[in-house]
Amino acid sequence: MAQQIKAPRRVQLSRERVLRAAVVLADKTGIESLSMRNLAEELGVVPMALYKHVANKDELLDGMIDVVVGEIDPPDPGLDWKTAVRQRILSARRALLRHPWASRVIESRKNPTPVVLAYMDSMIGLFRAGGFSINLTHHVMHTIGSRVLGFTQELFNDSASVDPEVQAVMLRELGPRFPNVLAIATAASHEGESVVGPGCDDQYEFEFALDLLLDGFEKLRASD
Amino acid sequence: MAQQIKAPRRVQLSRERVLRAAVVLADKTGIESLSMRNLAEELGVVPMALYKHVANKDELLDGMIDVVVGEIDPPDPGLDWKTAVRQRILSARRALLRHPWASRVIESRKNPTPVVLAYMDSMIGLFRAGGFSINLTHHVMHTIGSRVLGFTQELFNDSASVDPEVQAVMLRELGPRFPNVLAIATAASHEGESVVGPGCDDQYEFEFALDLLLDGFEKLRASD
DNA sequence: CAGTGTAGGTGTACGGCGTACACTTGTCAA
DNA sequence: TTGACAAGTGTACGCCGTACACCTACACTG
Repeated sequence: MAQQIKAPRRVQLSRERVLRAAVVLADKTGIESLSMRNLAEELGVVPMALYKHVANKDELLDGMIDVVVGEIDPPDPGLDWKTAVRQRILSARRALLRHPWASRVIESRKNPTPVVLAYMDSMIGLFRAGGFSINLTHHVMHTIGSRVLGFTQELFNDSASVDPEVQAVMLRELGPRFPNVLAIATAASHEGESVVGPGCDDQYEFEFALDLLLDGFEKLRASD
Repeated sequence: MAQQIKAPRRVQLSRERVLRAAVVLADKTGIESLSMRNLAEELGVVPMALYKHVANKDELLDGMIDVVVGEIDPPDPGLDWKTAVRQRILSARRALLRHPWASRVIESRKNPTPVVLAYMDSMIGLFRAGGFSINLTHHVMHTIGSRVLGFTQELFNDSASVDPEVQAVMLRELGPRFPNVLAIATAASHEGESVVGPGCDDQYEFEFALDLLLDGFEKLRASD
């Protein structure tokens, strides 16, 4: 006989549904007033039911970020690097404007989710394909900083403070999936050539970006 | 007889002391775990005692921001605009690095405190003194965005959504103290000439900054 | 078809949070 | 001496995240 596909009691809860509801609720009432209890009520379910689908609130927030980042359009393959980057960033901006809580939440996370990493990876890829060297790409990613998403520096935040063994594992595991991120991470160190090195020199990156801006300003002023 | 100056029970609490202790505690244990109860304990006092010195936790956070912004060095009057801006921003960066929670907190506030406004005002003043037009200064402030402090756009956030009467009062009251902010706020509108106008065109500002960066990148690539 | 393992939803409870509100206490002016 | 006022206290309330034990309905096995 035809296998009876489940006709669930109401609507099945699922990680998917929980995350989407959370995003909608945060859009509507603000991230500060998003609580597990609120969200559960919105879904017609008891608070603890959510914990069958997300480990805890932090993981819920990570999942919400992934939903938002997932709304960013993929790069259009036919374009030159400049228009491709431009389109992508403007698309990211639109996503972040639709979900005003998102950039703050992204910044507050201490580790980027794989989805975010994938986004960074593809963004790096656009520059590389446009003929940017690894090092210049690295600087440029720092410079573009908060425009590329909510967050700024510290993709590998303070690599010195992270267990190097964990780091090694991360690299081994992530390397194949995010080759561009890996390339930058391993080439980043401005001295020495250790795996992630001493991390990149944030002060250098900051000043690089700052001076780029100041020089740009100066030229604008001259022609104003 | 000599007037006996108070020999307080322990050490008098004061807004000053509360704020400083809060900053130290946030530096030590992170902003997430800073609670009124923690802070009170740190000060050897019962939680409710704090409320004689700050209205609520939000005001506490505002006060903490002011402490941090107060650590930014004042501009050196002898300098040309470029070095002056550069020094000031690097000083701001040092302050924010000392208090890693600060930029996130600043971003989360919905209204800038007077101290923050004063900082912005003086930063704007540096550009104006360097010969930048009002409009260019405005663009440039947006561009420099998150580098100037943690926060980005929306100094006057979404002026459309704010009671215009409140806005008018704000302007009248703030104008004398922050003339540069006022100048930008009133000149900002890209169309029309209402008081704050429809706010500035954030999309325009975003693209202005983005294109400045992209053009800069292109030149760098050519000479790499 | 009985039996059972399991995934998904429930209910209760705990400790922590911000803070309202009524109170005591310490200080000083009149 | 009094009594006003600012500073600190104590209690209590309604939120929060979530640990843990429980139930229940279904899928699968024998």
